[in-house]
Amino acid sequence: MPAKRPPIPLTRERIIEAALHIADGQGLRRLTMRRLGDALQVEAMAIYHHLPRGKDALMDALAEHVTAVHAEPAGSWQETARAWCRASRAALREHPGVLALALTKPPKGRAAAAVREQIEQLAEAGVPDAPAAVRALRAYVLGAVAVEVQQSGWAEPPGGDGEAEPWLPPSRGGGSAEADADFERGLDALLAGLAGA
Amino acid sequence: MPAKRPPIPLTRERIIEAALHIADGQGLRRLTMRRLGDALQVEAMAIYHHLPRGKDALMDALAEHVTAVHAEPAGSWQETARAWCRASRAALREHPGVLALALTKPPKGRAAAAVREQIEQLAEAGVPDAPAAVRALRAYVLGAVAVEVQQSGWAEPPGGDGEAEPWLPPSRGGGSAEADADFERGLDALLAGLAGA
DNA sequence: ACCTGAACACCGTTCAAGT
DNA sequence: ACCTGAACACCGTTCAAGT
Repeated sequence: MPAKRPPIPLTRERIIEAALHIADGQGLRRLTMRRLGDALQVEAMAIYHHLPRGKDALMDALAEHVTAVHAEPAGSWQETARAWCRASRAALREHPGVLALALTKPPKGRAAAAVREQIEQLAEAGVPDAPAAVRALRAYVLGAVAVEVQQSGWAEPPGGDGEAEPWLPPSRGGGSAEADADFERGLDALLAGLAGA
Repeated sequence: MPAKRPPIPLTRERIIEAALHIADGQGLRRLTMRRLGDALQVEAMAIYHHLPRGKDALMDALAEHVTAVHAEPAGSWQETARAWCRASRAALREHPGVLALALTKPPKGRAAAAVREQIEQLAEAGVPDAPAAVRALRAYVLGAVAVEVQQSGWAEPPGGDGEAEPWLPPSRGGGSAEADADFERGLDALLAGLAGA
C-alpha cells in the first residue's frame, strides 16, 4: 500500500483558483464551500482559516480577481484607455461563471485601486472629466461582455432540449472574431465621443 | 377571538411581486423559498404549485419581469431606440436586487420577444444592421445601469463601518439627475455612432 | 385544484478538539 | 498554525396526505 501523499498546503490563491474552476464549469449556484473543500482535498471548514469571512469573503475575492486589471500609459490617452478596456474584457470573458459578481459588486481593494489608477492616467493625459470618462468606459466594457456572454448561451443549463431559443440572430459566424470587431468598433465610437465632449 | 381572514389566493403575480420585494430589500442571496412563503403567509411548498420548476423558474420569471419592456415606434428610429433604452433603464433600476439575473441570463419568453420586436422596429425604420444595433443598445443600457447601481452602493451590506470606500468620485451631486444626464449624453453619442456606420 | 407536514439530502458556519 | 468532526440552523425539493 503506497504511503499517503503529503498534502499540498492550502493557500488563498489555490482556493480562488479552484473556486473559479467550479464557477466557470458548473455555475455560481453550485459553488459551495463543501464542494470547494472536496476539490481541494480538504474539509470545507479548513477554508475558513484562509478566508475568515467565509463565503462572502470568497465572493469578494472572486470579483476582485476578475476585475483588478492593469495597463500601462501608452502614446495617447485613447491608446491608454483602449489598453485598459481590452484587458478588462479579456479578464471578464475568461471567467463567465463569476461575471454576475463583477457586474454587481462595487470594486474593492485592488479592483478599486485599479479604477483610481485608470482615472489618474487619463487625468494626467489631459482628459477633462477623467472620472466621468472612466465611468463611461467601465459601463461600455461591462455591457459589452454581459451581452457577449448572454449570447454565448453560457448560462443555459447543459442538459437543454437540443437547441436554445435564438433570442438574437448570431453576429454572423457567431464566432469571437466578429465579437472582437464589434467591441473595437464600439470602443472607437465611444473614444471619439469622449474626445468631442 | 376574531375569525381567521379568508386567505388571498396565491398567484404567479403575487409570488413574483413578493420575491422582488425581498430581493430588493435584502439581496438575492436572502431570497429563499421559505422566506418567500412566509411573506405570502403560506408554506414554501405551496409555491411549487404555481412555479413547477421551483426556484429556477422563479429566477427566470424575475429576470423576465425586469427585462420584458415595451416601446412604440416613434418619429425617427433614433427616437424609437431612445424610448426602448429609457424604458429598459427604468425597469432595471427599479429592482436592483435582481439586476444580476438580468445582466446574466439570456432573454427568454416575453423578454426575448421584446428584443425581437425592437429589432423589427429598427429594421422597418431602415437601420441597416438592426440586430447589431440592438446588441449595441442593449450593451449600453446594461453597462450603464450596472455602473449606476454599483456606484449607488446598493450591494454593500447595510451594517457597514460608517462609510464605504469611495472607489469612484460621485458624478457631482451623486444624485440621479446627473446620472440621467450622463445616460442621455452617452445614448446620443451611441445613436450618432450607429447612424454614421 | 390547491395547500400542508413530514422527510431527505444538502448548505454555511461555530466551536472544541486534534496534530 | 492549520486542519478535522460533530453539531446547529437553515435550505430546496419530493411526496403522500388533507381539504
